[in-house]
Amino acid sequence: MTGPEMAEPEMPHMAPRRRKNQTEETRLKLVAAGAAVFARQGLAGARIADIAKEAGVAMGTLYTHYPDKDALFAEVMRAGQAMVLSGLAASRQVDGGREAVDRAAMDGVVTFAETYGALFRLLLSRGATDNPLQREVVDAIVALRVEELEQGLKDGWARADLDLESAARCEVGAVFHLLDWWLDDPAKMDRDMLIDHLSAFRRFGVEGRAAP
Amino acid sequence: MTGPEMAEPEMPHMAPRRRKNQTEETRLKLVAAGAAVFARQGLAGARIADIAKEAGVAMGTLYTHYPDKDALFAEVMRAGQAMVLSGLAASRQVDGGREAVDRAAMDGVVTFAETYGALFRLLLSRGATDNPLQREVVDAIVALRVEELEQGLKDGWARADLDLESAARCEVGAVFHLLDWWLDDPAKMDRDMLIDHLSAFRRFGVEGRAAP
Amino acid sequence: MTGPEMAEPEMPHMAPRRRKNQTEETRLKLVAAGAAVFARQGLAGARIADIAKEAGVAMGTLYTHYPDKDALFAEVMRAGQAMVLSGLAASRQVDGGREAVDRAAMDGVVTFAETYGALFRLLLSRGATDNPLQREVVDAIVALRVEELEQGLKDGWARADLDLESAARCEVGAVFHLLDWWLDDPAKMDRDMLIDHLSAFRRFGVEGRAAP
Amino acid sequence: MTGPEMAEPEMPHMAPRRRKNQTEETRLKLVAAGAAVFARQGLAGARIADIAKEAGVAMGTLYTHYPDKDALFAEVMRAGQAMVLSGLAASRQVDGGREAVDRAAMDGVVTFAETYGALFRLLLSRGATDNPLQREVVDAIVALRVEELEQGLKDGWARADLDLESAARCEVGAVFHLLDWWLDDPAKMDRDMLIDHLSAFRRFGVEGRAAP
DNA sequence: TATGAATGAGCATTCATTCAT
DNA sequence: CATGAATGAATGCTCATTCAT
Repeated sequence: MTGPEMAEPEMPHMAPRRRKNQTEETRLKLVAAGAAVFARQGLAGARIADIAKEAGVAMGTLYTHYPDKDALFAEVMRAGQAMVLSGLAASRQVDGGREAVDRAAMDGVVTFAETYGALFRLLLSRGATDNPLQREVVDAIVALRVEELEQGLKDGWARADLDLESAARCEVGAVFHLLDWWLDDPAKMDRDMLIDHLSAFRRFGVEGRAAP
Repeated sequence: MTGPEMAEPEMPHMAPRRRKNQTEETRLKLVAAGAAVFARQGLAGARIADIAKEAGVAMGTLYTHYPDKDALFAEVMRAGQAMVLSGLAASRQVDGGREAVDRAAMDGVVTFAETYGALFRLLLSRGATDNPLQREVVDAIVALRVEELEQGLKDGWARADLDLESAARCEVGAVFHLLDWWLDDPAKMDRDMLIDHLSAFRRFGVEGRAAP
Repeated sequence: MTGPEMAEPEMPHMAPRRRKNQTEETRLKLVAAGAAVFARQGLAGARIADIAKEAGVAMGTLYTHYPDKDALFAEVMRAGQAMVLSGLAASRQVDGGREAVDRAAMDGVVTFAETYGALFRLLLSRGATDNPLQREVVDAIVALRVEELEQGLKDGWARADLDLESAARCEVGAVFHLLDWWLDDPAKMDRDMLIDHLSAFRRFGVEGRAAP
Repeated sequence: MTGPEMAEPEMPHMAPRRRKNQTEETRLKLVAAGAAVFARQGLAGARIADIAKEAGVAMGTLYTHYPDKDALFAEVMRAGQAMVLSGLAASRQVDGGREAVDRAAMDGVVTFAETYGALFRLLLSRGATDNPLQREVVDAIVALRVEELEQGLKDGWARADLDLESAARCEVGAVFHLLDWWLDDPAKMDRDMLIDHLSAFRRFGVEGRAAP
């Protein structure tokens, strides 16, 4: 009863590999692998064999968890959207003035892009081959920013002539495009400087302008 | 004007009148169809059969003009890039102050997007699944804008603290993203208002700011 | 009755009461499920997953009882053949004249078809995709009938010009086909009338015919 | 104008292999191969690779003519049904009394079975794995025979107590089953004798019986 | 024994490319 | 040049079987 075999379940850091946990682990591996491969090759270009190999499982395993390629893609998008949105939501809780909050948001976005580069591109790319799921993610982020700008109008820091949706879309496009470029070779610009540029461009685009 | 290449249409015996023009016409149809289908489905997702059907020719015809799918894609991108860049170059020749020139540029971009919606998205999308050819187009446009901003630094209308490449990329991203959204349903915003927003966002992002 | 195989259920220490019965129960469920699914989809078309679900057990369970799909199929056929043949043998024991015995045989066949519709079709179908095991069942039934017809020749009720095997095969085909059709919708004909038709057709096909 | 290359289209026995004819030829090869393989393995058991190899074409060719395996199966059944029914219809035109007509019908069925053994089994098998298309064929044949029996009632050669549909189904079942068995090894019975048995069994089953 | 996730060979289907007409 | 049926390698997906729990 007090043998070592009882100790294991008590160790929280040891991941007592129960049936359910293993299943969940496999799903996670598949989603991670899917994010990587879909980001690299797109939905049409991604090969199931590549995803399975990347996940370290057999091809058939994918189909124990998702009915088809599209379903895995949807799951990847869903999971990515949740991560991005919760990250943005968290940045709002930062202490400090508006500027600090804004910088925290940019910092969070950059961190996300650094951590999940491929997923970041997958989630936020628009244009060719776009997919309803990609629209949804961008729309959600835009909606979040529109809310902030509405507050900016009330608080007086946003330019009164702003069309909120247009402004939010421009911001999102600008931030994504710069990050997309930066991700090609992060050495080309210091991380802090990147955040500075993003914040500056964002601020100048929407904030009120003192009369000359 | 009287060179040998003019002789052919004159030949009465078989009436292959304008063999060359017919060929050119077929190529144009293929490029247009390719732009539409590549824009809709991406390079990997586009089907030769769809392109041929869209062009109104047989599948085999594509191969009498291009060696393979990638070659047609390259041709589509090359043609699109040429159109975009020449359009931007033309807008620089507009008479009037900097503001008029800027507005003309935006007008030209909007016109291009309206005319070649699918091609526009294909050319300017970046992110997931993008292709070296897509990067090249964006890079060329960015380079053009960097030149203008350099002039702006000399002329004093550009903010001195600007990182030119970053600023240009943010601009391009903002403009593309807003247009991409607008193209989904152009009825959602008046064309002139769209150009106003684009111009304003662009100006505020890079122009000098009076001290408060 | 008091042999060692009775001892097991008496063991109190772990209460594996009726281990053997549980096992047998699982096998029965598998055979019943197999009959249903094989009859519906054929050997090639039947899915192990479907059989397991129909039996209410996990897929792996099937493999603790049978080495593979073919073995379960064989078991289904073997069990079905035993049931059919013992039923026919029993009908011979019925009291009464030849007509009563024949009617009892038809009644038994109809009862079997009603009770095990799917299994009935599985056992007696021939033609496309049939399997040596299916031939075997039909052959066994035919052999039984040939014996009866031989007796009929001796007793004088069978037509002398009959080729026994041909006649038996015709009978089996006729009975199976009519029942197969009836099983689609038993409401289309009264059960007794069905037996009347079967018996009449059988009798007229083989019995002696008075000279006109 | 009068060169040998003009002669070819004139030769009706030479099958001037025009584009359309080749296409039709390929379809015929596919249907024939499909009949053989489906008959051997069933719908579920048939492998596209086997059908293609049997037809002498590449696997992809099948899909230029039929959307999928089921469609080819349907075409095979449709073509087979047409052949069987037209054969039966033709046998009705035979000169001579009812007996001659009946014998001609049986002869036609045996010929069909000999010629298209596999297709015959595919078309007429019922029971396990049956398919709506198989039902349809059998139903059509039964309907044809019911018509004849109705005539028999009017003309007085059919027993008045007959249930026409039941009788027709019994006949069809008997004939098919005997032929199915005979096809396993046609050497086991002389062809004429087979037709005799079939005709006799058929006649005794339905014809009026003189009072003893 | 029972379970059901994992496996991977096997199969149906797709689609870029070829080529006889 | 244009055509579109034919090709067959590549790919998505299935499913009988295994095995760790």
